[in-house]
Amino acid sequence: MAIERYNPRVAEPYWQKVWDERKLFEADNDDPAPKYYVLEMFPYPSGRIHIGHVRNYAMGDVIARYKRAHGYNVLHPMGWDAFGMPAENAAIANNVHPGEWTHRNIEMMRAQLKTMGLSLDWSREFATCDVGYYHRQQYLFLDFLEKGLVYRKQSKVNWDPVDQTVLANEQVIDGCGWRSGAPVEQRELTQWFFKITDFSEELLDALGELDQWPDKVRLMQKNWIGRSEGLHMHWQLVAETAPPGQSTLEVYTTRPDTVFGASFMAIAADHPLAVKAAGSNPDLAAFCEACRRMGTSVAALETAEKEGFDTGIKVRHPFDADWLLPVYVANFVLMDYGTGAIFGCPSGDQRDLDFANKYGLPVIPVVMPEDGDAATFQITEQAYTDDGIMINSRFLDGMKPKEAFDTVAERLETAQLDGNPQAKRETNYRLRDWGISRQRYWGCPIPIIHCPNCGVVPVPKSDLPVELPHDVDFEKPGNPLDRHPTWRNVICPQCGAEAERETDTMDTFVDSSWYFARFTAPWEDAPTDPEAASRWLPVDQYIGGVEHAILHLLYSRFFTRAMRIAGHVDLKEPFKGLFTQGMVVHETYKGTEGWLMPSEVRVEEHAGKRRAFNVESGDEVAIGSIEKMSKSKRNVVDSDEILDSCGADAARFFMLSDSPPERDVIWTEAGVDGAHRFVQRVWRLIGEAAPAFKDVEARPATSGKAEALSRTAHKTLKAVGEDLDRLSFNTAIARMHELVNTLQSPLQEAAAGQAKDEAALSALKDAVNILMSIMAPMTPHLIEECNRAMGNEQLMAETPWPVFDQDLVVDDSVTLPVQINGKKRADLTIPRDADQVAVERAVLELAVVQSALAGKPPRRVVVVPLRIVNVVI
RNA sequence: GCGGGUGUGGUGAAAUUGGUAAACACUGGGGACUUAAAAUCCCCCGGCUACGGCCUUGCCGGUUCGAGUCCGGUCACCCGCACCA
Repeated sequence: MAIERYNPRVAEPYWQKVWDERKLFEADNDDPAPKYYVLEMFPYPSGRIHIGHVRNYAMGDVIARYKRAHGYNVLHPMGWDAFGMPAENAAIANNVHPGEWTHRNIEMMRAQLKTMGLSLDWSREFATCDVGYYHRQQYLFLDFLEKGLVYRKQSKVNWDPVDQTVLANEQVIDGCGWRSGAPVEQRELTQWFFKITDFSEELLDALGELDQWPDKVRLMQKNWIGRSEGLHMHWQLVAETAPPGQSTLEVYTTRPDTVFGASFMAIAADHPLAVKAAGSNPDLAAFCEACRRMGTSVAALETAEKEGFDTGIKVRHPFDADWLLPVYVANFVLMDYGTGAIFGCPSGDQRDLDFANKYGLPVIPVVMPEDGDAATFQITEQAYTDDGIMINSRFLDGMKPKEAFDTVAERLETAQLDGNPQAKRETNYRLRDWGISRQRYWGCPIPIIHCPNCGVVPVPKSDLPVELPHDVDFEKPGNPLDRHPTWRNVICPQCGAEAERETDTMDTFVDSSWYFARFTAPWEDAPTDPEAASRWLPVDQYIGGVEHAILHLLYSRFFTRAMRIAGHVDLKEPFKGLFTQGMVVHETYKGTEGWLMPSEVRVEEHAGKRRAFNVESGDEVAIGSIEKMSKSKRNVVDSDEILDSCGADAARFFMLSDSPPERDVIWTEAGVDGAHRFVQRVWRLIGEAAPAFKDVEARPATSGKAEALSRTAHKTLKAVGEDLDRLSFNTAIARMHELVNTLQSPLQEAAAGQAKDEAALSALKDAVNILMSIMAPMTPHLIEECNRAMGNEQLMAETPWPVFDQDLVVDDSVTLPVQINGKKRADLTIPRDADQVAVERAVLELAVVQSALAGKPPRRVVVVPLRIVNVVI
């Protein structure tokens, strides 16, 4: 009997409404069931949901539905990372208020997300630009300030000339702004900072416990935090050569073992000693100025020659008062790492060697390979940086560098210079404090007042929120808050004097550093309900792009620790499991007029050759490389188009099939069509056979056919469970295809009324129910429809995950491949419980084995139980 | 430069601890049904073959009864960091 095609346009909205009305996906904070928090990184409301979002949210939804079917109390919320620059750019371009633009986009994207049928708890939705949210963020800022985790200082900052704002170090990629792509400039500004460096060691150490994070991400964070063990040394300045009042030069080094290879000192252009020396030396002053101007762009760094300027100042070697070394100002020494000064050991560092060769400084080899000859070992063009043995280093000679390191450290720690130890061991980190001030309007205002009498005054909590004014203009570049006529004028809460508000807003990465905690009780007056937060957190499975490996994921780890100190949560690590999914990529098409969108192109394939044509003009267009979807290459696929033609289930199914989730997936029309056909096929098979199951009751699988069906179904059930547990969606889908292939002809027979075997029919019904259960997380609408056709009362979304039957997943007999000298020659089917001796005997009786042996005994027979047999001749 | 990853059919890929390489799917080809098309269903699809087999997981070598998987070397591509002392 033919049935109507499955129509997602009717079925999908219908089931979404049913789920919605029953509030199935709203999490209850008081539910005693074990909790499971699954979260996808919340989207920036840029305007449209694209197919990359579909993949991201489909994965999270499968996990959420799968865990819900296992009886977990699942929290799966959604919100909007809604502050940020694009809203201001849109405001400038279209003369629309950033808030209005943002809210319009949210409306649109929420509607799109809802058509995907995601099992989200919409009752907890918020946007970070809601006053209700940033109010509590200001509250957190004040708490952090009180706990000494926020401070203000003047510093050199990364200035993005296009976005006209400051960027954190993490937001400078290859010397350019992460959003604008413009080369970053250096400026001196007074900025607010979060003291993330207080946690350097802890953030690094705790990475070891994040065993459900990708190694790659942990490694990236480790490198970013950049711990190094070294020695902080004081070198004595030769008094006659030094500026007045300066007696020592402090240096940080990770290679104190090479101290006898030192041939010069180098200091940053901003180093106090350089500044002093430049005061009486115009040429030096000019050199320092040139260093500062050089900038930090990649191009500048790569082409810039290592240059130095001899200050004329000399230092004494710590182990030889008669050994004097020159002090240079060098353009490659950074003021903000270590002490802004180094000692140069040319033989052990390529950069120092290049510098020494350029300025004719001595090169003394101090480490040589263990099989080297100290008398002849020389360094000329290539520094030696490997492990080895110390030479030319007096009391260190013959030691390994590690031992020499400790020896030098011990000697200098006990030696005195001007009454202080001459050196101390020090651990340094590359991580800098997080500068959060942004000179933008569309962000969370920093709740601070600048009073002429009292200085920096925090806004009292009772005066929060500091709301953004609505009446702003974007006519001129820069921060509209800065030139607002009234907003910034305020009375000092301490002395009542006329004062001014801080007009900087917070970096939007602050917004996303605690939203996951707010979701646990978004109605609370305080930033969190600490009890609820501690119950739900950590997020059990967090899903998002690897591009946040450092920025967002490091900030959130810091924030959670800071919130703990302020009493808002009781844990340190926010994300227990992290999964970084791959991107959705697509071919690019370029016609004579420029890039074309996939929807504007028709691709034809003949005899293995693919050609693309402009749909409108019919002209052939060039097929370009497969790339990340971007507006510039126009290779974006909008979710609406796909959802409209194939439905949410097919789109979700395709996004999860084929490619493993951590890898990039190529979006193809053919791929979605395939998924769509599969959806239709499942509907047709189940829908047409359903009436045949009407009065079929559960009964034992007495026939061979029944048992075979049950075995296949239960094996699949087990395998899919294991696949989903490790987020291997693509292999889970392969198992589903296999099961459908197996069930196809029995279902067709049942539909045709030809199935006479009652036991087999019962087993088939059971198999269909299993199939529906395992497919439900991926294609929930389709399965609800099938489930109804099967006459099941309970919604599939409320049906528990079936338990596989242990007896059905283990066969009584096994088929082993039989190898002769490692090449497969036969199969042997034997009882599962046959012992090794029996297996060996059966193998040796096989005709192929007999003829290969030709009467001689085998050299060896390797029997791997339940796997393989190898006969070695 | 430093650190990490990946390389398997025409394509996406599978092979969870060393144990039948290519499951599952896409594309393509052939057939059935149809007046025809769509849809659907069936078959074929790594290479060579004297039809016995032989070769095949970037390349070269090693360990092993047995290597896509482990080890050494090498090439290519991708990602992250990068004047960090």
